[in-house]
Amino acid sequence: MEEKKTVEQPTSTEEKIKEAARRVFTRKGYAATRTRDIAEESGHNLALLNYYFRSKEKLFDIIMIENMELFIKDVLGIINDATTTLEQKIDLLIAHYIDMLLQNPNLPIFILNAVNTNPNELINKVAKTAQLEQTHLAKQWQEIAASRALQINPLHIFLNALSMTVFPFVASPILKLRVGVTDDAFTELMQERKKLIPAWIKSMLQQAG
Amino acid sequence: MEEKKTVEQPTSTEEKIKEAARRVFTRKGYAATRTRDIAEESGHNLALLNYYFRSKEKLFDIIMIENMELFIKDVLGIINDATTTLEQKIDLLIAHYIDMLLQNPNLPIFILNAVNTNPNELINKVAKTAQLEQTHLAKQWQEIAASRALQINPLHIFLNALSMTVFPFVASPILKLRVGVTDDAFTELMQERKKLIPAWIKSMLQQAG
DNA sequence: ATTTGTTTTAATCAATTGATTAATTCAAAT
DNA sequence: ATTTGAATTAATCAATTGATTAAAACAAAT
Repeated sequence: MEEKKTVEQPTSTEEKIKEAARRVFTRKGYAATRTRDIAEESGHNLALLNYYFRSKEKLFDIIMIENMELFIKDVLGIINDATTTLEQKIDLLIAHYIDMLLQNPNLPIFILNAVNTNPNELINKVAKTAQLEQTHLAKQWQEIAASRALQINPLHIFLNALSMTVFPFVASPILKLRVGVTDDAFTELMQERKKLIPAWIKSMLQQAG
Repeated sequence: MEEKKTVEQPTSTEEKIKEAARRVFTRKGYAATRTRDIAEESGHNLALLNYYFRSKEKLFDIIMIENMELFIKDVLGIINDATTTLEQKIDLLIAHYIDMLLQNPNLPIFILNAVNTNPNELINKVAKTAQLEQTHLAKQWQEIAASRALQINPLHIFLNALSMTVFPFVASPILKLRVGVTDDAFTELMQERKKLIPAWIKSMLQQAG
């Protein structure tokens, strides 16, 4: 009904609830999260959640959109930089994502989960997430696809980069509990992959040409 | 209290409920699934779910374990075959998983989700899932790791194979809704990957040697 | 036909959960 | 000091949800 014209202090109650919601939602997903979990995690009364965000769903939407934005933040700068080569962009993108995901390790499972259960409605909400088609990276990509008459669908290479970078984070509980990889070993592994994945990807581009 | 000694017809009510549960649980996960959803999907009364399976959680455990077994079924035969080379095993494993996942496309998100939210309890339940350490594949793997003094942790290669095979299935909603890949195109893409992924993996083994 | 044990149903329960309400505290403006 | 509006709390609501119960339908054996 009425709009809140709250002045946003950096650590306002509203902000604290939102951050609590981000932690709980990102860890447990929408359905498994109780509004009371969020209230408790935030250290505030349950009613404040509805006071500031109207409903669980509206709060979730905010978190989801912000999480999505986390995924493309800083990336547009890299892929639209006209001064870097395609190979440099690959290096930068992989390194950026590994660093970002090491700090937000359950972001991937959150997003994949949301995308797999909400499909349509969700994608519409985040439709604004920039057109990747006309970026500098896309142009360079098409150039290389044209110059070396690629034997394979370039989507394969893109998929491989995404897979090798992101999948380890969603599979990490398996690595940690079944394969005996410690937290530190996992971080070390991912640091190594910052150099390895670009090398593998470039090698695939060679082979495919 | 008392044990049910039901004679299992192939399409018994119990079986129908279990299959309905498998569909709903695998599609929506544990928390988002209502027992009434399962009852409705199965075409039976809600009370029958508790009659046959005692509780939602027990039913879920059954589905989860069976889904886990789907993941290693047929695979033990491949990795313990003393007559095939390591490279042949790679070919067979990738092809098998792609075929299996094409028929159970939301198995990966189900398992990853379960593993990411239940971590400990779950792994214990499925602890019996065979020791991968002393298989024929593992021996061949160690041999190659020893012969070519590998520059990198062999876990990287394993992770890459898993990533490139499984990740596309959890990312498929993104491919379909954002990248414009149709269902048929996705299947075609995965069919191509049956040949491509083994080639990439072998190339990585070369480079690393 | 009757009995016996299993399967199925309709109705209901108790607990949980998202949300609201009414009252209270607090802070700033007057 | 009083007023005003925002922030916060405790209590409560209504709907949902997992589970149970008691009765009914069914099938097989006697």
